[in-house]
Amino acid sequence: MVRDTKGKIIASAANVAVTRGVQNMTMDAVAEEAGISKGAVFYHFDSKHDLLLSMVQALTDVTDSTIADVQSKDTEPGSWLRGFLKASLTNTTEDLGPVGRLSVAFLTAAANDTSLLEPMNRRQPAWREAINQSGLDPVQAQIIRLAADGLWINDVMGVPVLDAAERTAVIERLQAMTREKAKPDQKGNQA
Amino acid sequence: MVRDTKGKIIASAANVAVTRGVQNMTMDAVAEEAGISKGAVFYHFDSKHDLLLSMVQALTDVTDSTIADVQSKDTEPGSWLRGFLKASLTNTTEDLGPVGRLSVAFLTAAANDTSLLEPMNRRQPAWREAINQSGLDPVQAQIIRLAADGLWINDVMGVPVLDAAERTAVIERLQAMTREKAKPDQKGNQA
DNA sequence: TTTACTAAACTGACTGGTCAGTATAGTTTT
DNA sequence: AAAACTATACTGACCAGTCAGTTTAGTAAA
Repeated sequence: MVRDTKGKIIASAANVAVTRGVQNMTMDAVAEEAGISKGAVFYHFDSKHDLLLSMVQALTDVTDSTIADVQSKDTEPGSWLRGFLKASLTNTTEDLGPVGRLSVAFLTAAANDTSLLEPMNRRQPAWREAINQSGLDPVQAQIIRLAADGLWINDVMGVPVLDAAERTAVIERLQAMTREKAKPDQKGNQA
Repeated sequence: MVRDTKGKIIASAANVAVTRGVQNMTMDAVAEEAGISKGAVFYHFDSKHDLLLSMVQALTDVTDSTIADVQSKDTEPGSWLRGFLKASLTNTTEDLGPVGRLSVAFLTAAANDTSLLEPMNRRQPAWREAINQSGLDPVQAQIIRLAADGLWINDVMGVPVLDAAERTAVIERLQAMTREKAKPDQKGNQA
């Protein structure tokens, strides 16, 4: 691939989804945004379904590589979760970064057809494993991950769940929680 | 309203979204599902946009009334969050209940047009207030809510984040967390 | 007489997908 | 070195199908 047109199309599609709204993410709009013809888009992707699938794949790839990046410099317990937090929260509500743009595409995919989430679903067993092996109490670790998901989805949808101060406090607390070692028995319900 | 046709249409629309897929939630399909004519659907709703808006409104109404129901029998600190947890988690992954169906519609709305989330966005300040006044440490309270959101969205999308045992453990832990009073200083980062 | 519909035909705009043909760069043949 | 050929990348016009929304004419009940 001399000129990475495929990558450009994916980025353009994500961009259209954010700027013009997901309902306007037509193949024509994607082509226009990428500065190529519609035919060229179909040259690279068999169908819109195929494009959407690639976008979801791109999101999981970005997430995985962010985590790997963090873990290459942080081998303490909980590093996987710190990577996951970083990947989920790189986007502020306005002015979404590349990950945020892809996230919107992810939502699109989910809404249009759940089967498009295959690339994401395929990563779940590995992620669950990573979370359970993170060195933290597994239940607490899952909760951290779910809270990150919750914050992320609300961001992507533009639902104002938290104000700026609350947001900062929540993120700091989640980060602090990734540094709490497993406590053998806190409330009497440890298996 | 002698025969609650409006309600029936909303329920039917949610049903179509779940059973036939969101992309097939056409006005014709909704009418057919409700067992009425397309004209009747347009008699009650000015447009599809209007119907979607009503579906999101219905979801927030169901959530609010579930919370109110729980709080009428539970006045301990954290009762709001226990109500919210109940509202979010009434649905198992398969076999969605009414709330789960509406949730899918919510996703649809979000994906098609963020402005459709207005009814949901309007409730956020009140929910934030309720969380902050819940009697728990506010940051922890927000995290519980976000984790519930995270579990909910993954359920709705059908992403297998947790296996059955993990799921049970996480829900129990979240419920336990709603009973933990605010600890003045646990880790040294309380304002 | 107003409210709440049914039934069915129709329109107008949009959108995913197709396809014949063109451009470019590199490779083999003569 | 020129000619012939190949693979890849892309253009741009076109189309068949879909769907929200409209219209019309009529029915049933309170």
